[in-house]
Amino acid sequence: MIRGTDGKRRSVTIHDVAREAGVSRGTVSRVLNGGHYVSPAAQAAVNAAIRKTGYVVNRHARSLITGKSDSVAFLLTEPQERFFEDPNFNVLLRACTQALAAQDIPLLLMIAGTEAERRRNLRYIEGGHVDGVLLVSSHSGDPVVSELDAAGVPVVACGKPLGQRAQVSYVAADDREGARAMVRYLHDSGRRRIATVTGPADTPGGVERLAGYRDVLAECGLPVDESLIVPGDYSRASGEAAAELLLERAPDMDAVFVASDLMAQGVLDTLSRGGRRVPEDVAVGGFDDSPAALSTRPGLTTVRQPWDRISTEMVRMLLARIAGEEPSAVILPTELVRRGSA
Amino acid sequence: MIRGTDGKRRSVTIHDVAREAGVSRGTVSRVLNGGHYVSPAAQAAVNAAIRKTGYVVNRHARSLITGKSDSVAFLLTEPQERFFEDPNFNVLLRACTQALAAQDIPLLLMIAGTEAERRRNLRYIEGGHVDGVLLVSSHSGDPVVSELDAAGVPVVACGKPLGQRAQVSYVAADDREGARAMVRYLHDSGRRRIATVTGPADTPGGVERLAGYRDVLAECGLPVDESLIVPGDYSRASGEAAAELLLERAPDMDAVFVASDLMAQGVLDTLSRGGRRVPEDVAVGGFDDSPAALSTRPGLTTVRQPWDRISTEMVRMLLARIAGEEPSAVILPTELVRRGSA
DNA sequence: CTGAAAGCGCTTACAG
DNA sequence: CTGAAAGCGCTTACAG
Repeated sequence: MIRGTDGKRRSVTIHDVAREAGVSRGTVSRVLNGGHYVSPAAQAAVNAAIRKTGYVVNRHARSLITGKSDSVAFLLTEPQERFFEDPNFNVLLRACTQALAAQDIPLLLMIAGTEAERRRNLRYIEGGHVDGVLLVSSHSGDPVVSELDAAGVPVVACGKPLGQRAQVSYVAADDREGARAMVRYLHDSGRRRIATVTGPADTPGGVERLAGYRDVLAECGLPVDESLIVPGDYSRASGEAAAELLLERAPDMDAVFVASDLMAQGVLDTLSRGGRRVPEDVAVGGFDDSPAALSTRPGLTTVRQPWDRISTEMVRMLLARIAGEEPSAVILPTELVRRGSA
Repeated sequence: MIRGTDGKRRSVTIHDVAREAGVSRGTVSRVLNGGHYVSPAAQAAVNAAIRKTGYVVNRHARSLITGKSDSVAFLLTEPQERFFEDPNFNVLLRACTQALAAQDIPLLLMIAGTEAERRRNLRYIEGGHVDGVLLVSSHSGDPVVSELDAAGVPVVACGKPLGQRAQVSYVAADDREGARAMVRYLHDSGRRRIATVTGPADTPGGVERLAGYRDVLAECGLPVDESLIVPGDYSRASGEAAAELLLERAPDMDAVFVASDLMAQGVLDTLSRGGRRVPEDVAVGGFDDSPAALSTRPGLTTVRQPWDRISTEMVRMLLARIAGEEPSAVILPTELVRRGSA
């Protein structure tokens, strides 16, 4: 803030800095934008003036010229109830916010749970108010993906967008290999009747983790018993229901690979109510390594998704896309985390 | 988008709309801003032109003039790990995002976990890049509150900011009365050795819920046994530790009022490991009615915080503050939710 | 390397 | 009620 000739408060502009430094506004702008074609002397004078006046750039004025907003949207199109319940969401959101903040780029949080919200957010984004979007949408054929792509808005998705013609950047954990590692581990510890609770078939996690399960059974020469495969929807409740079904269909199962920690929690509950000891009678393996995995009794053996790296990569890729790079995909390795349940 | 005379894509501006409607840009701007002093005919022509051209206002240009950004920050200064772990956070964040979205105001998510992050966010906010801030900061004497206030930035806090000279707007649940209702309920169901696990003494929930506990004991003529009062920090782990201490100090306790659901989860775990049946041997009451309350066995009897209303009120008050209204406080009633644990 | 000038897309007194 | 004009705070060719 500064006092104008009329004594009123107004914020300090590039003009004030220029006067203070004894240079033109153009020169101030040049040092602000990287200092190219500026003499060291002018550079120093301007920097001193900036410090003295407490100048901070007016981003609106800048954006008006450059056509860029220097902000990014984090768009959630998932049926929100479920995903907001998921502890992974927090980890992702926080890490993205911080990775962006490190570059001084604010994150606009947008939720497109209803059709009306979807329209509004799309209008805002396509209005050019953000430079790109970090997209969290796991269901197949989400129209948001193609709309954004058609509008020419840089997008990086979390997880591979299924059923899309558009070529969109994404970063994902290696679901299939993660699932393999877990099932292999169950097999190696002597389990032979290994069941699985899958995620929805229209999500990458639903498809890939099941594929990994099948891979290992084949590898090990174990027959694939379809009655041992039960679908879930990633919710805890669906884990309970799935476990009940399994207990009924295959009372002799000795292990379950569950495609998410939240569902694994449900499985654990049902198993314990059914009088099965974990891991003695039935070993349980989860997926995610979410905070939930620490709160079960026994602790959940699971597959860690590298959320920190996922977030960092998403941000890096989005910035690259905004800078003009072509779309690309990054697959990150997972890690088996052993606790008490298997 | 539109094609310029040179055939290049450029976005449609107020100028295009004016030409299409056969009026001046000033008139277009007037209908955009409420339609005052505009004839019905001009109004209609402009609206038609807007629809035809697909015009959407350039907010940067607008902000440059008005000095307002039409956006709001959601600032989290809590030591982040803990609060991001709290399911209440999600409920609050989602509801605020949606209440704001309904007014077409984007929410910028900011996390000030470290000193560096705090500075950066403050600089951004004080640079006038947001019109106001929704503040989530529960520890006493948070410097962010006074800095924001000193900079003249409208603020509405979630929960009463403790240890502040600044007069800041806030909305909070009626912690004290909520605690009273719970302890009264425990007493009414015949419990006489009622312990409590409190929140940190520098948070409103830590102070008020304990006060409510004391109120009821006094009301009922029960002696206050200080050894029955154990402090926690809202985390699940602290609930476990507190319960261990209580089991040791007061093996005859028959109820515990726990100041958060997360801690209550920990208490439940410890109790069950200690061989106590809930609610038969010990009744357990929580606070929050967070998603965690549904996932315990038995379900947690707790005090519901009206997060929807809290969020709605926060947004409403912030908008009022931005519009020039004086600070104010809103206290919202809580509700006792009975489940299996008490 | 540097200054003068145009212009980004809008809003808002001002004069009619 | 309406148009012409000034101006918000910047960036960026352009000419030197």
